[in-house]
Amino acid sequence: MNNSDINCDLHSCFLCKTCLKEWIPALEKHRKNFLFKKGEKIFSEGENVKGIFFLYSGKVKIHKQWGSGKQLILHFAREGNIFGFRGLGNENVYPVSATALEEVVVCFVTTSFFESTLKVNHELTYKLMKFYAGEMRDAEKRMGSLFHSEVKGRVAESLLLLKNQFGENEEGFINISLTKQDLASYAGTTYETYSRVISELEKHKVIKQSGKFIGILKEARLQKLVD
Amino acid sequence: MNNSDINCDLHSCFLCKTCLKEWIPALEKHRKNFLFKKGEKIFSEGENVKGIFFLYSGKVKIHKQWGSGKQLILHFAREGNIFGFRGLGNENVYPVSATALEEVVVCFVTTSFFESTLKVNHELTYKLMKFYAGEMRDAEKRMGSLFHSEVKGRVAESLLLLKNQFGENEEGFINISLTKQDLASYAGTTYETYSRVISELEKHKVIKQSGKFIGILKEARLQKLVD
DNA sequence: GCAAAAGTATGATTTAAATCATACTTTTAA
DNA sequence: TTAAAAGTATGATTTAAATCATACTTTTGC
Repeated sequence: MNNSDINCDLHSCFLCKTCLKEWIPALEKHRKNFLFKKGEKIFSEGENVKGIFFLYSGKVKIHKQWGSGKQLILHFAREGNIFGFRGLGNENVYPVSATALEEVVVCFVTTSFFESTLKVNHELTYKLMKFYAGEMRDAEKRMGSLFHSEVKGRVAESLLLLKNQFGENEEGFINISLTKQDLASYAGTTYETYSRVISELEKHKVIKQSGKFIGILKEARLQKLVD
Repeated sequence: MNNSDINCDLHSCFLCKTCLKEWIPALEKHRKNFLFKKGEKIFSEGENVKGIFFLYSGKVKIHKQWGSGKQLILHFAREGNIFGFRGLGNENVYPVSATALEEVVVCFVTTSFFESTLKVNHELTYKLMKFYAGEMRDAEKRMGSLFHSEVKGRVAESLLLLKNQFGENEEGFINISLTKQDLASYAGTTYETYSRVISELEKHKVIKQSGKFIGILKEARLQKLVD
């Protein structure tokens, strides 16, 4: 991992925001900042868990992959988000991979330091537990869609999720630039099928596209497709 | 909910085992025991969260359902297991349903009492956080199977999971009796398809069936189908 | 104890979406 | 800057599994 020249400001991520003020100097001492280039793997499925990451800048995808090219994107992380937290618990290998979608700066603490942090920061442990509860809910909701919805509905759902997580700019485009391949993996389908669905949606003016950016024109129509 | 004549012994579930000894009298005062008959709903998707459940005896399925008959079983709970924990977090409705598979006795505490319990039992909060981490891992693993594996592999996986959770008796049958419908819902398929796959597996002596019980004859073969 | 309901097996048919195929465009890095 | 690689659109074909259909068996509750 490449060290980053930029160091995190110690008050913008989940960890810094939630832990005791008195613990910040300990964080300052133990946290390391790393830089990853676009497309670089931050960690991979099956790899030994080294620690927990917090995203200081940029965007990251959390995904599972199979064989040649098939992947399922579970999540995206943006500034301030914790990731690598699936590596906590009892197994000591990551169940997922994390890949930088653009140049990113991450803040990293080892598992053992994070465990110490939890021991003295009960509020953090509590918040983390609540956080997991929410993540589980989301994961199982998506599991439901994957099982029960058809592709059109899943594509619609994925667009709404993206808008929700990244917001949109003045022109009404969602603030994230993804390849169709990644968008397809997020919706749980192939890029061919995704491509067909998205051009259908564009034709009916439900969404608009400009370069790699997507804007939602008729949110209610998308929402209807989800149900 | 029907009160149960049987009261839990205060030392067999996740909660009683993990909390401070000093807290047990509080539990004794606040926990309520309820009885549910086979097929009865303990809670349903969309219902307001009342509290957390611990299974004292019997078996329960945790599932999502759609419209008429389609359902996906996410989990089973057995004696000692916590359930309803997906209702913690910030939303206040259950994202899943829980149904008794046989006559069950449950131990129930309200959300507010459980929150108080967490406040004073840091070890419990920590263990619960770890527990969630494991559950998330499992959920996302199953999500992967649902997306990537074909039915045969998912059926194989579900049988291995059941053996793992419920163990097998002297004759080599898994200690749980489920309808084919439920087994299919656990594997994420229809009962027709499940029925075809399972009779194929029986024909090739990979599994054996006796009434509603299933035994695994060639575990390695099943494992191979999973990968 | 028996009728109705629920569950099961198996075959035939349909269908949504994956895969295969091709031509084209954009991005990347030497 | 330019060739190779990666990404994209669209059409044709295949396929796994859902759905439909029917006959049969087991379970349930009056």
